[in-house]
Amino acid sequence: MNFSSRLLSWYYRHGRDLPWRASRNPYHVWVSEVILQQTRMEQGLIYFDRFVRAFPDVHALAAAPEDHVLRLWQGLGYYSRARNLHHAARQIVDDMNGRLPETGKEWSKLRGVGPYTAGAIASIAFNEAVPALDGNTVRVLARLFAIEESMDVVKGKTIFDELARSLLPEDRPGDFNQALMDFGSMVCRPANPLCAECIFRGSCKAFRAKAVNRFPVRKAKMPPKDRYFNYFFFYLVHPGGDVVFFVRQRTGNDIWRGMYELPLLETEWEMTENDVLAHEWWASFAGQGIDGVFTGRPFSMKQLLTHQRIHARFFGVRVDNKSNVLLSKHFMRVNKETFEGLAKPRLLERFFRQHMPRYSDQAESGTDADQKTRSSSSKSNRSAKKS
DNA sequence: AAATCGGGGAA
DNA sequence: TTCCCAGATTT
Repeated sequence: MNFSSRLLSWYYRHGRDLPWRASRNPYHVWVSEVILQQTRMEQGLIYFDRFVRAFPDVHALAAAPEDHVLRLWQGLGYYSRARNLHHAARQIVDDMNGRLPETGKEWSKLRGVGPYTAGAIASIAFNEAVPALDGNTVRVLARLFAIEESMDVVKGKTIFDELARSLLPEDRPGDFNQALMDFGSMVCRPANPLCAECIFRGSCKAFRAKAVNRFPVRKAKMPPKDRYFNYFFFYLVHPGGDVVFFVRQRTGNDIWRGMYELPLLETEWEMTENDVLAHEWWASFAGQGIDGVFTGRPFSMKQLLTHQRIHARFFGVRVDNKSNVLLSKHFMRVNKETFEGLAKPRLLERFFRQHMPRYSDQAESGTDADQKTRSSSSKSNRSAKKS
């Protein structure tokens, strides 16, 4: 029995039952593949479900505002995937008469669709005999054939691509590709692979050499960079007790593009209150309805990304009703409910979940503008009003 | 070819 | 902590 037959029989016994596998709906396959880029099945599944419910087809997706798409992507990371997916949907509707491509080559022309995703969609949804090389399949092949080259270099890509093509069956390439992925995920795992019960135990070169953990060969990663984000919670308490504050959408070639956050001062090192008061950035606000009095001490939070360590500090600043300086700097005034509906990075989501009650407390506890630290008594009536 | 883009779960 | 996940795009 050849390789693909053995793999497929394993797949039909042990493969996972996933939402887009039954129908092979090309739109569903597309969305699932993009969501699952660099993302674990368990994490992506819920997002896939919500996404296709909100946008059942390419027309619905194309018609949606980008903010809505990003909001659904919130927490998943690599947000350019959401923007690219949305952009591609508009390409399809505007330039391709709303018809999804049917070949890998055509799919590759769309934003956010690279070699892997094009191969996966073409093989799974259209039975095209092309490889879909992801982290799982590369690991399986690297071990079975003891491939010493890395996928990070052109030579390695060529080797894996040709190897995958040589193993690919003409009749059910989609099942084959998914089988390889499931096998890599469930048996030929990155750590502690189940070699003892592996159906390829007898022919696996890495296993025979007792060197399974040497494969796949990978390039060394870049060490993360430290960044210091000073966020300012400029808030206003209305007579009724409602709190409004100022936010802004991120732009430029940086993390979290298109998502919303608080006014930000990025510095080269961690800032104290006095550092902030002495900073030129602060000078553009002072005396214009902003008195420079912080509400309590700043909160510190850390957010770890693959290539960056974000050291964030949140400074609360209560402002009065006449402060238009913030609006003039293109900050947006929102209340809690409005902000909830905007896409925001996990860091900001955490801040609001953990520390927003502090300012609500202050609003409820009266109009004492001099209050600089939270009194212990305000803690007791916190939950009296909200939710 | 190298750098970037998130966040989470497992070891 | 470190690794790596159904990778793609930009530099």
